[in-house]
Amino acid sequence: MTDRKVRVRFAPSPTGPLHIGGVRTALYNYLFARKNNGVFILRIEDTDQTRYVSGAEEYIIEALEWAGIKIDEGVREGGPHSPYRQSERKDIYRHYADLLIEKGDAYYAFDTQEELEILRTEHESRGETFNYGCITRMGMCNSLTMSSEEVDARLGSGEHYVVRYRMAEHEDIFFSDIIRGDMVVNTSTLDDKVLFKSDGMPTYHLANIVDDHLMDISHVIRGEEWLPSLPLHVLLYRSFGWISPQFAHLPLLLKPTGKGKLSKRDGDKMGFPVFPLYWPYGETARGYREDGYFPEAFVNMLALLGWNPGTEQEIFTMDELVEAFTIDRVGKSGSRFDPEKARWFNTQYFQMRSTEELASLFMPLVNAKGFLPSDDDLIRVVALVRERAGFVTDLWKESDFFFVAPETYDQEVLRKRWNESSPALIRALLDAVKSIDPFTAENSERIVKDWIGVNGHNTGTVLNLFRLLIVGASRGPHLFDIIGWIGKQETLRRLENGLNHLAQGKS
RNA sequence: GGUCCAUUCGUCUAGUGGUUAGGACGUCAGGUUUUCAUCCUGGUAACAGGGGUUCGAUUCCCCUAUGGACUACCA
Repeated sequence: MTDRKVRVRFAPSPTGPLHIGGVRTALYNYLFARKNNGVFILRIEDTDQTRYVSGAEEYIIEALEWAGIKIDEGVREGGPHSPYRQSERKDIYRHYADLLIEKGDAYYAFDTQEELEILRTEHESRGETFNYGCITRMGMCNSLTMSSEEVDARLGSGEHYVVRYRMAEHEDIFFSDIIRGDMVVNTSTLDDKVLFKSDGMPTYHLANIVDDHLMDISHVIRGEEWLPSLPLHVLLYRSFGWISPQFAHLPLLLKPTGKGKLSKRDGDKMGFPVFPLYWPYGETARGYREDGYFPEAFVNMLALLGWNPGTEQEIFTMDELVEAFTIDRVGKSGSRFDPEKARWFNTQYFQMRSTEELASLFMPLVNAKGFLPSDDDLIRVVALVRERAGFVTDLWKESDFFFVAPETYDQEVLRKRWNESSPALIRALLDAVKSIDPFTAENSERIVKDWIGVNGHNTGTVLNLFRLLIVGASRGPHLFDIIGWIGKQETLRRLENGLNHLAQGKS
């Protein structure tokens, strides 16, 4: 590694919502930049006009912002290399394509897409693959096979053309990747990739190399799907006479079960989000943010998927990730995404939050249910149930009985605890409860337990039935904390309702 | 099909030419909680297979298998 200033970029294509693999790529770039006092750039690669999806760019920016990934230079932030949207840099690429043509490393090709399609299907029917490259290029319609007059005439007439890279013929290309080490590929297996399209836009390969060079990118950290085109990119740097950045190809994220890489549809099929945020357009998809994940947990989970610090630490703040992150500790093989572990990460962060904060996050959900507790009252509820939840969105199902009296009663508990003598027991309990004053959790516990002792009742029977009538099931925090919160009146009301309901049901 | 990449418990992974192959998630069992959950303790479970190299390979090399990516005027 040289002492070159670290500058990295995340360069998504705005063709839809970013999925978590993309967020992880952005995260690793960001961590690497921060760790090395470098710069993190967001560049929008919108050279494919046909796949452009409006809203996608905004989504990408919002997703990174939510995750806490801060952009130093980009479409909104600006920077010394503006613009950062490739469609606005269109004029730049033309010049570099021309440069390559002058050098003889690229050429014009006039073959139409239809002609190429026919060739490809022909070859396929013979079980072969058509390769526009050193073996076939002299049989095609391009500036290598026609006179310069004819080329000029075609160009002058406005005929559509593309610019192709003229791949070296039989040469071993040596290159290396920070994660995978040294590799070698022979150019005879490579083809003459299109660099410049007939619509006047560059392809990824050209635009990417030109921009990375112009923007002085020091390290290219991207998904493994780009590994096969790395030799081309290395060659392109060589043709231009530029110093190439260092490369790191990240392993892919795989489906939780079955085969293949994680795809945008897996979330819906398997019941977990594959997107950071909700995507409202077209085929809607849910996001981690809307599912109630804390961004810190989301980032922590993603960071550990394919990277590890070499220690047993698993919970990291962003600052700690920055401190610990090195590319050489990124793994080589693909990681299966595990929704269970993602939930576990969120639970860790949930449990670290203060009760006050959890209550304030929970308040809107309670209000939406039609209840308007005071801040203090809700804090008391959250304090009692927080340890059994991992998400703010779990809190309601753990605490609904504070707000809503039961309408049904758990059959299993009934079967076990309810018998002929139960109605009389509950009536007696009602009287005991009526006498409680003040009606605090501590005082009611003391009085009820005294009453049980004095009357020789079975503690388990009384308390379980009591809970059943208050909660409706065998769940929830300490019973006396619950009745202390709902108050004497509500407690008596639930006991009476339950008694009426069950006494009738039994008779 | 071709090219390239990968392969340690079910999953994420640590690790080493000689280790009881470690941790986490999940799971199972016990304890705590007169409920449920939490929590605590413990258990289960892995070096893909075959050849080498070596006194010794999970570790180094080769082959096979399996998985993955790429193979567009998409990125």
